[in-house]
Amino acid sequence: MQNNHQQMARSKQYNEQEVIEKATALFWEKGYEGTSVRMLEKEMGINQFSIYASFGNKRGLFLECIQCYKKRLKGIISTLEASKDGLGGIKQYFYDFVAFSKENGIKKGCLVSNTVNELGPDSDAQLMQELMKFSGEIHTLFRDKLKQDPTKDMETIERQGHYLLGSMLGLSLVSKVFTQKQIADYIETIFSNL
Amino acid sequence: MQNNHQQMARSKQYNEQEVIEKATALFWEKGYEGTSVRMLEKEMGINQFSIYASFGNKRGLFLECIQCYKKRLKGIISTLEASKDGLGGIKQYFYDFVAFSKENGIKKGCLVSNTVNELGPDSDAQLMQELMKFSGEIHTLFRDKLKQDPTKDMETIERQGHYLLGSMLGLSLVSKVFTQKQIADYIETIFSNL
DNA sequence: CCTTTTTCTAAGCGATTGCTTAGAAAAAAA
DNA sequence: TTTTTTTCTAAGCAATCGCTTAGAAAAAGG
Repeated sequence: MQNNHQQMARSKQYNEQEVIEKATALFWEKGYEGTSVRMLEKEMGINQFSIYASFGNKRGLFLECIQCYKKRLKGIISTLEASKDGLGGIKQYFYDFVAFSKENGIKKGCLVSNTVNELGPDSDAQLMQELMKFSGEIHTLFRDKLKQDPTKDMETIERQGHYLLGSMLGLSLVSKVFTQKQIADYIETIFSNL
Repeated sequence: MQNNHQQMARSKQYNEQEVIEKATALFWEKGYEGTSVRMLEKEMGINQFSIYASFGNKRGLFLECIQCYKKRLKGIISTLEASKDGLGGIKQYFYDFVAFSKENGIKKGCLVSNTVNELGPDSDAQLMQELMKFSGEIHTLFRDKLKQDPTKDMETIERQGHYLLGSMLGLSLVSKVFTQKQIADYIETIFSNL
């Protein structure tokens, strides 16, 4: 969706990255099906024509929003990547995510797991593949951090990796419906075991 | 939606409980918004008129389906209620739920947590209250089982209760997207040190 | 300036949404 | 059987869905 044409006449009155960020916030809060193109118009501040000209269709826009979501998550992911604290780093990531997923008092959970849960694993293949790629990256990251503990054997890392990824999926829902104290209980106990 | 009238003319050609069960299966698989009244017609085998005559509207039918879902879950809940094995009983409940949530190879998760995740906690108040009542009952059940262990103090029961309820929410998603081995890793680690 | 090329506004497309209704069909009561 | 009352079929309601399009507006190149 770039402007590689020889000649450019009228220029766009909006910045694509900016409108993607606004769309991301809306999808994140309302879900994929729960967000209509009319709602996107208003939130992004541009006409339907411009949406379709820039992103092809609703699905195309959403795929861009997934990328945007990844970028916004990059901050706390980088913190985890840089951590040398093993499980302590992952625990901090859990707490960081809770703060990240809350905006103006609205608890939005994780856009990726929200979408997997909404559309189900047997829907749109390309879209689901993109979402699975993302959770795969988180999984790998968790396993790398577990490996920082030399006392853990390969089998333990495998098992605890699945446990942590599953707990992270749970955190998406938990962060939406639990109180702060309940969330803390949930996270603290997750890591009290390992 | 009962027949309390003085005089009854033509009798219904369908059994309400039977069509509710068929509707439950559809809502469970497709989600609330993802299930249209046209789809319900075909699955339930009755006309739209009959749906609205018996249940008022789509939401009314869905509320009945929540009750139906509870009844179907009653089997494994009773097993847990009867258990004197404390945490062992809860762990068995987790495994029972995974089997319960899978039908004809379709992994459907938990209808209640699916709906909470889909509609969000700030939507339809009455509906959400019904769903929260359900998870409250599960929460109470978990705490009762934790109390079977006399070595656990009140604070521990509170904390582990939130942990187990959160882990159960996670299991709903995990059961949809993980392999059997990954699910086992997830469940086993949850209970490895409590 | 004028021409070209693109973006914009606004209307409208067919399909689907939840829901309603008129009238035929059927079964219980008289 | 006839009347009464309800359930059924099937059509249709306004609203919304994702998406398209005709034509006006605007900006760059000549």
